[in-house]
Amino acid sequence: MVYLQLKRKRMAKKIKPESDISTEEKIKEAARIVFMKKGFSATRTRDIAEEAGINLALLNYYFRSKEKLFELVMMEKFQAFFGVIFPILNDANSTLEQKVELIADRYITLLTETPDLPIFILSEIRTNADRMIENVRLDKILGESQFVKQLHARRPDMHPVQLIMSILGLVVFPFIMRPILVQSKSTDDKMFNAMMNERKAWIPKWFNSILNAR
Amino acid sequence: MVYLQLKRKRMAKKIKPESDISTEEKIKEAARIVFMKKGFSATRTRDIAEEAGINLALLNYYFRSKEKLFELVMMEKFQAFFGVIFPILNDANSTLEQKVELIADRYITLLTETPDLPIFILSEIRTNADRMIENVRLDKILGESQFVKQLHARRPDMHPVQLIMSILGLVVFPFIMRPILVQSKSTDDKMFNAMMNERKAWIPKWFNSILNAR
DNA sequence: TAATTTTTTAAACATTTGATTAAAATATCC
DNA sequence: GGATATTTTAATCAAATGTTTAAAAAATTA
Repeated sequence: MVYLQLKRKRMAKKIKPESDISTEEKIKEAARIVFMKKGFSATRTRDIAEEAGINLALLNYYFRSKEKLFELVMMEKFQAFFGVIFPILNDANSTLEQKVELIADRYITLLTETPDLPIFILSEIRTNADRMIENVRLDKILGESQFVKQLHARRPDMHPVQLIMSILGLVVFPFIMRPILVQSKSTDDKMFNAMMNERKAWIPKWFNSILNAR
Repeated sequence: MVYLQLKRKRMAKKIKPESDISTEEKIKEAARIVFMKKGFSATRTRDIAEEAGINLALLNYYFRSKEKLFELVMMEKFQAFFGVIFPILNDANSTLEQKVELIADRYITLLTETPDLPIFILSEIRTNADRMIENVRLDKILGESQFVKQLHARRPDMHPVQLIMSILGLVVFPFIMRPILVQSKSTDDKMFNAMMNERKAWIPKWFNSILNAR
């Protein structure tokens, strides 16, 4: 009975979208915040309820279980993380250099807004690969991409994955290091963001050097 | 009473080191394995007991609590992770290029043996900064290091942290990506390790290009 | 070998935690 | 405005989980 209401509610949305922020959305937003910060296992449903300012039971009323709610958030974040890069990789009209510029720019912009995104996704994949979206056929997506073809044309002597790891390392790794840097007072938020902004310009240059290195 | 035995045991070791593998060491080793794989929160003391093949109560008998046992493991892993790099950074007799070669070589060797190390450390720092070793004065250690001085001498126009993030990104990030690559069949273990081995030679070259990029 | 100490075990405890229930409050519909 | 449906609440449940206990087993000592 209860869970039928989910469907009903969802259908109702099309007709009459909730005026202001709905309970459902409050919970989802709280889940985003808490799950991202603590990961699945360290998060208690009560944390989410408190963050959302709602009664604990409403979490199960709207989302059935902690697991289901997590899957929802993970799906979203996964989409955000990979959604940025896939379209760029497949663009047939841009050069290799342009793709790298775009990746650096878009990713750094995204991650400056949500710096916890990489650690969240990467550590959840490690902790519980089963709970993860199984069929990211990264091999297919990458293998058939324009980007890989262009990389291979430029450097047939190197495995494209080598170069992809390098560019992602340059772009993403700083955000993974960030907690250490900030905690150890090596940087503060403002300085870190400024550096990341600088990297938007540096990384394409660096990657170009890497492409030409012998 | 019970915990005094800890001391007694430890003292006894000096005189008569346990012949074969002691219960204490069995638990510690199991804790290393399980904590590394699942992180603190997702690990149950029962998991560790099972992995060690010992009675659950022995965990508390020897290590007082899950938390204490975790701290022990974390300290070790932290040491392993940072212990590799710090001596290299401070060597007054090696050039910048030599330091980079050493870092790439030593880190890739270490991480090939324990590929989960970076995700473990970095995600635990995120999840629970309090439970972490607070006083890694990374700012002091880095700031006063030979490496930073050499970086600054070579490229006074760039913040040394920019360059450190880059080299660590090139070295460490592949190991953080590894679960995704392996799960998505983009690589297998053997191929991944082969690529990491190649990187020992490539990264110094790449970093040199980065140092010269304008 | 008897006494004592140390280690191990099975059982239980106290809390935490994800989830459910039944009733109350609120909104919607005719 | 009254009936019905939906949402919210407080209380509770059952299972999981970190930890403790008390007794048994094993090792050590004298």
